[in-house]
Amino acid sequence: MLTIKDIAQRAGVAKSTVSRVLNNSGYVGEETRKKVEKIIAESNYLPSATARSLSKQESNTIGVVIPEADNTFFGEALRGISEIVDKNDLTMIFCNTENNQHKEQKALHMLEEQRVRGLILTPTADYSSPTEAKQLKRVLDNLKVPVVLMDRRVENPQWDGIYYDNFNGGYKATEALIQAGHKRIGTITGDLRQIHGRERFNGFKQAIFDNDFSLNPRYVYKGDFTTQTAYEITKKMIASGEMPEAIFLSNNLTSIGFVKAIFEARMELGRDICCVGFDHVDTLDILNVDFSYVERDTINMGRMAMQMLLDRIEQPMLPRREHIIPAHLVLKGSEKKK
Amino acid sequence: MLTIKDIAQRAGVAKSTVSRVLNNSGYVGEETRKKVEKIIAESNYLPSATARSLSKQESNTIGVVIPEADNTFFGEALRGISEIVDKNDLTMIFCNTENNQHKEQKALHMLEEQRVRGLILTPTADYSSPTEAKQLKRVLDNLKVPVVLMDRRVENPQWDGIYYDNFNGGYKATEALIQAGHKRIGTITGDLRQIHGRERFNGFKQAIFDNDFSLNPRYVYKGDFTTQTAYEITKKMIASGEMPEAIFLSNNLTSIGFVKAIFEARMELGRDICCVGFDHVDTLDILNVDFSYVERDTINMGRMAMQMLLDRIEQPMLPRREHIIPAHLVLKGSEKKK
DNA sequence: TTGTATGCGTTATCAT
DNA sequence: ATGATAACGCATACAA
Repeated sequence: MLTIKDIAQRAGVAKSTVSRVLNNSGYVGEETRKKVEKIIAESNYLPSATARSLSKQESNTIGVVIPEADNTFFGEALRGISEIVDKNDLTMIFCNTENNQHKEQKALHMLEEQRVRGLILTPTADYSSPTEAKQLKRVLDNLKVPVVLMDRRVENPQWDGIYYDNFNGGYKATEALIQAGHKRIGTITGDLRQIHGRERFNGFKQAIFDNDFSLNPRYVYKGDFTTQTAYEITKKMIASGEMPEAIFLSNNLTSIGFVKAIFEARMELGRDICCVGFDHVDTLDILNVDFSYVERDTINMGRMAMQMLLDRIEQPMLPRREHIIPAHLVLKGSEKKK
Repeated sequence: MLTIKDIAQRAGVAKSTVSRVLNNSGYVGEETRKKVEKIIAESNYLPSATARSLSKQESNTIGVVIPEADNTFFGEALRGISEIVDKNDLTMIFCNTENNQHKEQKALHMLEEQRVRGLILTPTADYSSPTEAKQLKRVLDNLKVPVVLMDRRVENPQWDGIYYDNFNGGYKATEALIQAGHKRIGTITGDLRQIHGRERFNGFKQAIFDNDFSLNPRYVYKGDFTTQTAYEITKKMIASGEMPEAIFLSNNLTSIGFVKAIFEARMELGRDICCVGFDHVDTLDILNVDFSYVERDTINMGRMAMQMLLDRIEQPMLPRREHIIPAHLVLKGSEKKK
């Protein structure tokens, strides 16, 4: 592999001159510049980022730690992050934790070894309790680089963060059902141990209360964000003969399980039961099901997360910021009786 | 940030001793080892990967260049790669090219600057022509690190690669339709400028010929791997009143567009028309549509790609290898008349 | 068993 | 305007 020394020799100048050419720093005569540039181009020389980082005592690398690389939601976030990373000529080290705390710890250590400039993190789902949040804090504090939390908030975060407004998402979805004239309104919740599960459920409850409805516990079905559970819950719901008029579904997988059971029972959305979901389900487009949902622009969330990180890197003294992306309702018709 | 020097001072030993402790290399007395380890743990010291790489003249970093981070297919591949990367304590630099050749070039340069140990690459879709393949070759050759091509083969590749057996996928899918007793068999092709589009189509044709059928050009619909195009093609097909009995769909998006149009026309799979697709479409599970398809285990493809890269890194003289993952047919019923 | 010295490929400071 | 040299944090060959 070629080094700056080789280039210097071939050009008949000193290493420092080559360095000045490479970085457009300091004075360098027009003649020599041309000569050096020519040699560099001819020999396909590319300076070592490693040596550069060591010398400059700072890297152009940022870390991204995500729990589910194969989930479209995070895939889109990744795409958004990547856009901004490229635009700023940075390098991204990627880690997939598979929602495993141990893997997350390992990733964080590795990123510290790599001396990353900053870090975007969506913590493992298991940090919802205060004790676990403390554990995360210990690790992140030791690693003294800017951090932006993405999508999953922990209790009392000390870091910048970007989140969706889960509470208002649940609220607005429920409100839409109420405004459509329904009285007996239910929900299949997400995993309530997770903070966004709780927040969406709280939004649901608040909308119920604010409209002087009372919460009917019979219509609160405890789900866990998975298709399978939602499917089984819905089947039981149907079998029991005691269904709500309308229902709020806590995430895309829940929607899928729910709709599957509804269709199997030969029921129809907007006739036999109404609903609003959380997140778009493109699958339902195939069926031309007019499915109402809370929309999230995830690519943009990724972009914003990365931009926040850049801001923080450039201005370390900035006050802590949390960006809450407003919930946006897309009503297609499934929320009301035809 | 702490350095090895700080640790050495605190422990009252030389830097080299600390280094030996860190790397379990050379002799070091039991006493001193304990002492040094204690200091290291107490002070949360983590050695700089940058300095280490520079000194050892080799990095533990590999590059992954992918065209569509927000496509589940690549998300799963990423997950598989990541698994093996973690298991071997490597670091992964990730780049998303968005199928843009220019971005790909930039990514490759960056990875060379980073002195990555090896590289997994799914080239941009535009490299199907020989001239463009040459262009890629120039760049990759200059960058003298092991390369594994993933999923997309280029003409006359000089590198290791892992691909699905697109030809046999198309062949087997078509054969299944023939064996189900169909005569008038068609296909919505993928983008035929892309190699996997051509391969799947070639498999289709070969199956037709091998069974003494003749190819009816009327039933060959030129698609482009997108939902929208497949949807429009299918609508026209239906409107024309001249439909094949059975059809091979070249990828998951094509399947979605096709099914959407079929459903809109109130037609039923396995009654009004039969089909076999390429790749699973989970959406169809909702509808309990018994959809037959060519299955691909993408997570595993990622794992294997990374393993191939490791093998190549460890044994640079290994003969060039191409791993072709066999096509696996999953027949659920949509291929034959009920 | 431990310490000293050199080098890895850059940047940056200081002479010239 | 250019060159010599030290420094970055670590590994390693060699000396002790």
